[in-house]
Amino acid sequence: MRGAAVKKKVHLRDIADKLGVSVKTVSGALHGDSIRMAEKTRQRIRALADELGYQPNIVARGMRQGVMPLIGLVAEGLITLPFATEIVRSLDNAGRSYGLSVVATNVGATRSAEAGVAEARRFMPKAIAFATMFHKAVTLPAEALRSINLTINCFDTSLSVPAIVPDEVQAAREIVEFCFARGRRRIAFLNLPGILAGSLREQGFHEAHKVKGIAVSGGWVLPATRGAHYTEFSSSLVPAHIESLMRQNPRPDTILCGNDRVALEVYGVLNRLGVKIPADVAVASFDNQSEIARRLDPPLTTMALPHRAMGRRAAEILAGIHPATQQIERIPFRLVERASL
Amino acid sequence: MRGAAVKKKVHLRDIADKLGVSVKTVSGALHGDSIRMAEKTRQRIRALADELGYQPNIVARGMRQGVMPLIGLVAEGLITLPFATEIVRSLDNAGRSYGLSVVATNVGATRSAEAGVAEARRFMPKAIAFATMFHKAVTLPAEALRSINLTINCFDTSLSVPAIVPDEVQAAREIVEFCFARGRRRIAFLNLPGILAGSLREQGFHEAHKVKGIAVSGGWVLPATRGAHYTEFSSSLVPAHIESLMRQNPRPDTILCGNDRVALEVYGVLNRLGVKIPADVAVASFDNQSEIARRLDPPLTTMALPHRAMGRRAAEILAGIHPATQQIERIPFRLVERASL
DNA sequence: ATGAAAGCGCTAACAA
DNA sequence: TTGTTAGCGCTTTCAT
Repeated sequence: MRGAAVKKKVHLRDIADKLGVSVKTVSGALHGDSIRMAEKTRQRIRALADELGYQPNIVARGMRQGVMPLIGLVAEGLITLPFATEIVRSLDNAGRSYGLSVVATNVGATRSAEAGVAEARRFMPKAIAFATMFHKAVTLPAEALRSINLTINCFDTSLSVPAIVPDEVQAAREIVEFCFARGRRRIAFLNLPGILAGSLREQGFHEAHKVKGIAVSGGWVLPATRGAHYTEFSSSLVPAHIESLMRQNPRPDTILCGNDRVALEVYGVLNRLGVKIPADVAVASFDNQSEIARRLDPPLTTMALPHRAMGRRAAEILAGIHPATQQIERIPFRLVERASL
Repeated sequence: MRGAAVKKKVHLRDIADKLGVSVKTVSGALHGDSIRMAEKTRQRIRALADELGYQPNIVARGMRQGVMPLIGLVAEGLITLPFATEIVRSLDNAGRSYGLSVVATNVGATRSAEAGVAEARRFMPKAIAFATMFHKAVTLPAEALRSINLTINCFDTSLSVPAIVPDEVQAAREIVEFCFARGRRRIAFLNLPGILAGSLREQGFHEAHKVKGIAVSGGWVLPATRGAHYTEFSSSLVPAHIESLMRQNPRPDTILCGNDRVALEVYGVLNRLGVKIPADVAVASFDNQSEIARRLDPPLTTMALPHRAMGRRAAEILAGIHPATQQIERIPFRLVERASL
C-alpha cells in the first residue's frame, strides 16, 4: 500500500540499510557530492528514496547546519491595513520556489520590533525581513537591525539595510500623464497629509506638470483630512473641499485622490452634488484596494500598489538568488484603467 | 558590555561550566524537574542564565523532542478576501502567549491543501490548522485531514476534525431583532446567493421574524448577484432590485445587505435615487469590513465577523490549553452600531 | 568511491 | 539531589 509507505517516517538510515551502504553515502547521493560518486549507486539510492517517499528531517538538518529553510517575517501593524498582506502572500509563494517557508510574527503597539526579531531569530531562519503595512521611514534599534536582511515597504533611516518600497513618485507622474493623455488639464489633488506616500506623490504630481508645461492650479493640492496623519478617525475634509472645488470657475476636470478610500468619499460627495463621473469630472486614485476600486460606480481608475511584485523581489533577495544592488529599490506601480477617467 | 553578552550565543554548556555543574542540572533547573532540586542551585543557575541572556536553542530542542514550538497554518486563498487575515494576526498574537509562533503557508488554485499540510508538517509543529478566507464547507483529502488539528472558518464535511466558524444564524437573528427594536418592520434582504453564509443568514432572518410574529414580505429576500457565487465579477443585481423595491408601496423601511460590499453598492443606488439613509430607508449589513463600513456616509451599522475571537479561540485549542468540546464551535458576531440604522 | 565516527544542543533514561 | 550517558537525524571531516 503506497499510502502507508508515505506515512511511516523514513530516515536516511532506512535507505542505507536496505541498500547495504552507509548513511553518508545516501546523504551524499541525495544532495552535494555530485561529482565523486558512482552514477549507478546514486541512481539506486535516488530510486529507493523516491519510492519510500523520503523527506529529509529539516529540523535535524537545521540543527546540524545552523540554518532552517525559513524566512523570518517581522511585520508591523497587520491590523491597520490588511490589504498589504498581499506582500506576505507573495513572499510566501515566491519563497517556496526557493525552498523557503515563512515564519511570520506581528509587532506593533504592544510588541517591539526587537522582540519580533528575537523571536524570528530563534528559528534560525535563512534571512529576516521587516515589513510595514504602509510605506514609511523607520528607525529600528541597532541590535535588531543587525539581524534584519531586508526591509519591505519601509526603509531604515540609517540606510544600512537594503529596502524595497513602492515607487510613489513614478506612480504620481504616470497617473498625471495619463490624465493629460486623456485630455484632462485641470487636476485637483486631494492628497494624504503627513505621510511619506503623500509627499512623494505630490512631488511626482508637480514633476509631471512641469514636464508637460502645465501649471498646477493654485490651491488645488489639498489635504484630504484634518489630522497630520491619515487615520480612519481623523476628520475628513473631503466634503468641504469637493463642494468648494465644484463651485469654482473653471472647476477641476479631474479629482486625483490620495487613495481609494478618499475616492470612496469623493464619490459620495459628487453623487450628492449630482456631478457625473467621468462626464463632468473624472476621478483617479492610488492603491487599487480592489474591494473598493472595482465596486465603485463607475469603477475607479487607480495606480495599483505593486505589493505582489515587492513580495516576489523580496523573496529573491532573501533567498540570496539575486541580491539587492541598491540601498532602496523602488518597485513601479501599475496603472489600472477603469471607467472613472 | 552587556550588549556583547547578549550577542554571543550562550549554551547550557557555558552555564554548566561556569557553575561547575552538569549540563543536565542546568537543563533541569530551567524547565521541568521543579520539585527535586536544591532551590539554591536552581537560583544560582537561573540567575546566571538570565545574566548571560540564555535562550534555549529551539531547533536542537525540537529535534530532541520531535516537536517545535510552532503552529502550522495552512490558509486557503489569502488573495481573495484579505480582510480575513485578522484571523491570522489574532492567532499569531494569542499563540505567542502560549509560546507558539506561526509558520504560514498559502494554498489555493496552484497548490493543493495536501501540499500545504505536508510543508507544514516538515517543521514538526505542535499543531496544524487549516483556514479559509470565507466560511464554507470543505472536503479535505483523508491523508491531509489526519494531520490537521483544527479547521478555522470552515469545517470538513466528515466532521472528523474540530472546527471554529462564525455563527451566521445568530448574526442574522440579532441584526433583525435590532431592526425591530428600532421600530423597523419591513426589511428587505439582499442576500448572497450560493454561499454558506448566505443560506445560514437567511435562516436566521426568517427565525427572527417568526419569533417576533412578523411576516417576511414576499419577494423581499433577493439575490444581490446573478452568479451562483458571489465574486467580484458576477454581475450585480443591486441596482435593479433597489429600484424595484423603492417603487413598491409600501416600500421597505430597511435594506439588509449580504455584506458590506453589497451595502456599498446599495448606498450608490439610493444616493442616485435621492433616498435618504436612514431617514427614508435604513441600511444594515454583515462583516464590518471597516475600510468600507466606517467610511460610508452615513457610517454603516453592521454585524462584525468575529475573526479576532476566532483566532484567539483557535490558539487556545491548538496550544492544548482548552481543547475543543464540540465538533463545530460557533463564535458570535458583534453588532457594530453606526448611523445607517 | 565509500565507510566510520564525531558532533550540532538539547533532554530523558539510568546511575551514583 | 546531581552526574553520566545515550541519542534525536543529519552532515561533515577523516580514514579507507
